[in-house]
Amino acid sequence: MPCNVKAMPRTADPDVRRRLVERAARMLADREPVTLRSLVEGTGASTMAVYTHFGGMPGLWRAVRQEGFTRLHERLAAVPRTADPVHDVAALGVAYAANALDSPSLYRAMFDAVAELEDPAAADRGLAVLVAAASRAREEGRFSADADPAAVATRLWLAGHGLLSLVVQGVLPRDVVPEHSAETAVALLTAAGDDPAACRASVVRAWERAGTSRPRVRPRPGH
Amino acid sequence: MPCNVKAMPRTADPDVRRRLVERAARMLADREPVTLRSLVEGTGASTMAVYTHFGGMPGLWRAVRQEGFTRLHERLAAVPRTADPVHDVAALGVAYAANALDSPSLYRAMFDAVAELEDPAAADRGLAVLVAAASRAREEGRFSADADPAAVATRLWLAGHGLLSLVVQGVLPRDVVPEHSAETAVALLTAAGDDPAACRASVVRAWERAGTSRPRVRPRPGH
DNA sequence: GACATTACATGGCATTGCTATGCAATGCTT
DNA sequence: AAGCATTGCATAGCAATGCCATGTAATGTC
Repeated sequence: MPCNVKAMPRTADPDVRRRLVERAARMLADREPVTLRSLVEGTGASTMAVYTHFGGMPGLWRAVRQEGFTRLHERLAAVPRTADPVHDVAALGVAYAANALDSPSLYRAMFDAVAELEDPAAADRGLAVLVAAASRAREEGRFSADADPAAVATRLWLAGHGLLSLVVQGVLPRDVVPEHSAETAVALLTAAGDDPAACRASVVRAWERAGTSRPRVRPRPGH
Repeated sequence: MPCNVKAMPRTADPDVRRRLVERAARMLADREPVTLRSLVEGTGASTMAVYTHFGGMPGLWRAVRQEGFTRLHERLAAVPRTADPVHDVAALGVAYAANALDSPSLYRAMFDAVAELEDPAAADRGLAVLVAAASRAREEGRFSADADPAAVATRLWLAGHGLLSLVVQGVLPRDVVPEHSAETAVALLTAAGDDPAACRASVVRAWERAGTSRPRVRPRPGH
């Protein structure tokens, strides 16, 4: 058989895949139960569409988690770079928290089985943004020379995830996020070698800016 | 109706409640799917037992989470008190991690819907043990006077939970737990006012002791 | 000893995810 | 251009799940 290139019949997949994923994310945000039949109900598609595109509901959830990590990465990548690298590290934390609080159900779904992703590197890409900011902080002399930016970034992420996963579940109220995030960030970044006063100033500035400018409920443009 | 005291007929509930909860915890530990019928299969009981005792599967899960937090509290309360309060704080972290890693599925179940518990105070009791240790550290002069033991303890818990929830899901390997836990604890406790060198010594000692003495798989005595 | 109250066994129901089957639409081949 | 293979998907039905209506037996109270 000289050719195992497959033909591509039928409408060649318009974008029903993405529509289903986005509908699932929307239903998650609206706290509606995402079930196979309720998912395809409005779309005009049949339940089989889920199987041809995702192989089943676990595959759909994988795609939803993937979408969640993609949005997270976009949001982190959009954080502007300023002259203060420690501020930028904290600003990434602000963006991370905002992303989680804007769509809590999606955040829960993301980490419900985070070990299973279509592209496992997608989660790493988000962390890489934070690692890069931490590396810059060390290069610019804010950290001690023997500080490990990857380790510092990981610990910031771990602490932030612990906080947000509990807030998202309603165990802790949303308003504790800024203080706990800022204080933990100051502790970890100071431990990495930054000057305590300068570190606090940088971190507090990032969180203050967030509190004033970010709207309570953020509009969903084209999504 | 002068008397609304109810009669108590039938075998008066031997301990089928506890047996079901423990069987569910055991099935979780064995990674067997815990379903209504598979749960009651070996016990000789019928599916209705779950409804008379728990009102349904959500009620069973509530009871399982409750059991998880009870075991956690027992484990934390069993941590011996030494002359070094900062060491004791870290030792509580060691116990917390050991509890989670000994039964990862139970840990996942506990925080799967941690907002719904039979006795919501049970979770707080575990944290209270940590708060008490932190308070002692401040009383004995290891923290600065304006440090808030409850806030410090909460941040330690948040960071630990973030780390363990990801380890338990297989995102991070188990062997990163000691280092991340210890470093984060040192950062947070130093930020609370402890002397950096003394703090590191106390924390490292707690984690070293854990690594040498704790067996890989811990036997389950009477539980 | 009769009765009320409760624990539980039985069987069936709605919903869930899933899949076997059939049909129609598309691109490749000749 | 006609035939054909390949694929997307609609239909219908299956196994399993949680749940509940009903009936029954056991217990404490009067």
